[in-house]
Amino acid sequence: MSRRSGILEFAVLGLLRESPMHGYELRKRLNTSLGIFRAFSYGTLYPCLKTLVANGWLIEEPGSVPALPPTTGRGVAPASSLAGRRAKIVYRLTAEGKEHFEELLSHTGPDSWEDEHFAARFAFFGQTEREVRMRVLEGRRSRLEERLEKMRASLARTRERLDDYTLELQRHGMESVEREVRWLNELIESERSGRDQRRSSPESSTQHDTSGETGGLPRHRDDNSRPDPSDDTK
Amino acid sequence: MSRRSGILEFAVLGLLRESPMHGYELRKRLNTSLGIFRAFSYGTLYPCLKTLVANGWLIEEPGSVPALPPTTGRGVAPASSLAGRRAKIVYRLTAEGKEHFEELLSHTGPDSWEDEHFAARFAFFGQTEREVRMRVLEGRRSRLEERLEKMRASLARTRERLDDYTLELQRHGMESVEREVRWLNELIESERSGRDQRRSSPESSTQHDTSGETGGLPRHRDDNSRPDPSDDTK
DNA sequence: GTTTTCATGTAACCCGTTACATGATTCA
DNA sequence: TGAATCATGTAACGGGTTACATGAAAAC
Repeated sequence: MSRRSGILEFAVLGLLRESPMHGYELRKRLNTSLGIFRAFSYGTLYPCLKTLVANGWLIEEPGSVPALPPTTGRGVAPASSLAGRRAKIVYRLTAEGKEHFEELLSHTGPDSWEDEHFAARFAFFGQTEREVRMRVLEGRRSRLEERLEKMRASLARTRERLDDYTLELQRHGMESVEREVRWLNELIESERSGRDQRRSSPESSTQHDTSGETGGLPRHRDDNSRPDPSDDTK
Repeated sequence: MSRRSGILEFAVLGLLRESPMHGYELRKRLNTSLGIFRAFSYGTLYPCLKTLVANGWLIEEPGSVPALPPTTGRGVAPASSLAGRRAKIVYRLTAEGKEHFEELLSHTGPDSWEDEHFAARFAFFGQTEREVRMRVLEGRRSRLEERLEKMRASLARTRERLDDYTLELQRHGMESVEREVRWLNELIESERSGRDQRRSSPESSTQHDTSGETGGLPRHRDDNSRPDPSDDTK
């Protein structure tokens, strides 16, 4: 069954659930569309796709193929074949794949609170049931509070022995964590007061709105927009 | 020579520069004392120490040896441990090790701006020359600004197609980066105006807490300084 | 018609963890 | 005396990157 590590598998299934895509595009979405996601390399992505296919969660479909009869039954063109033409491979979620993703969506474990895992979960909150969303948010929060505890303790223990820079680094680190806790508090609050709004399909999803001062997702400010051709990481 | 990757090697040398230690203690310092440092496992640390020894940067010394009936002195009080902790192998920086560390300290490359690398560099700013500190801070800042550019662009491109949660995730991510940029601005500013203060001794200089509202540690009701049995990560 | 970008893949390696094995010392 | 903690190590594996190899389509 291959324990292909959660995050990538999860994100791939989640993205393909929205619409079929080929690997190259998938990777770009991984980098940009989702919030925190680091750039997975092709060396990671393609093998992963293969595994998911092997598990029956995805199927490969020919994308735009040129003409000429594909004499062989698809899959991988044999190396020795002349004119081995390779086209885009579009990956589509199977029924089993969809089912599997739903399962992943509704399951929460201690992993779900860790940084990257959490970001991935959050990115798919749109398809997540509210109850699960709450569990994840609260799990994350107590994870962070735990972390804060330790930082505070360690800081108290060692304060005098540290130079200004180390101290400042720790201070800044703690402040960041505290900020995220406050963010989570807002989110949890607005989950509590908002109404259900489960399973937002591509259509308008902007409506788990006000029910208090922080109703809906807390409104924040906007920013400028420019075309800007840059995209890849680094 | 073995290209043992920067971070751990750097941190170990840096910590041992301050005082000799054995592996176990070293690991704890790695987890707690330094700001951001994730917990390296022994499986990483010990082999690394071996390599550093092989490179001639460290030497192994016997810690306080099993106490022969401790009626008499044998007054080797182990370095920097409270009470009479005893250790098996104490690692001490050699002259070459020290030299090597200084070299690492003064060298900056594009790696130095990345998250973990940066944190490690910052943690040893106390021993870093001011010029280098500036380079690192500014490098980090422009790295983050680059990142912001991309986030903004990607956000502008895809705004409508994303659901509220994804949007919120991106917003929060950007805000965090922006915050760090402001932090760096403050630090750079105070580097500019402060006087040299290389090799910081206990005296307080460089009070970079001129930041008005957020200055210094937010006075949380801290110091529940229980002895605290828990220490390991996770 | 050449360069760029899109697109897919693989093999070698790197950094680090997990799980295990071992033993000494402190404390109840 | 036995449990908890301190202390050191290693083999197997995991998840990911880099560098490479290939080829088609689009842009110039």
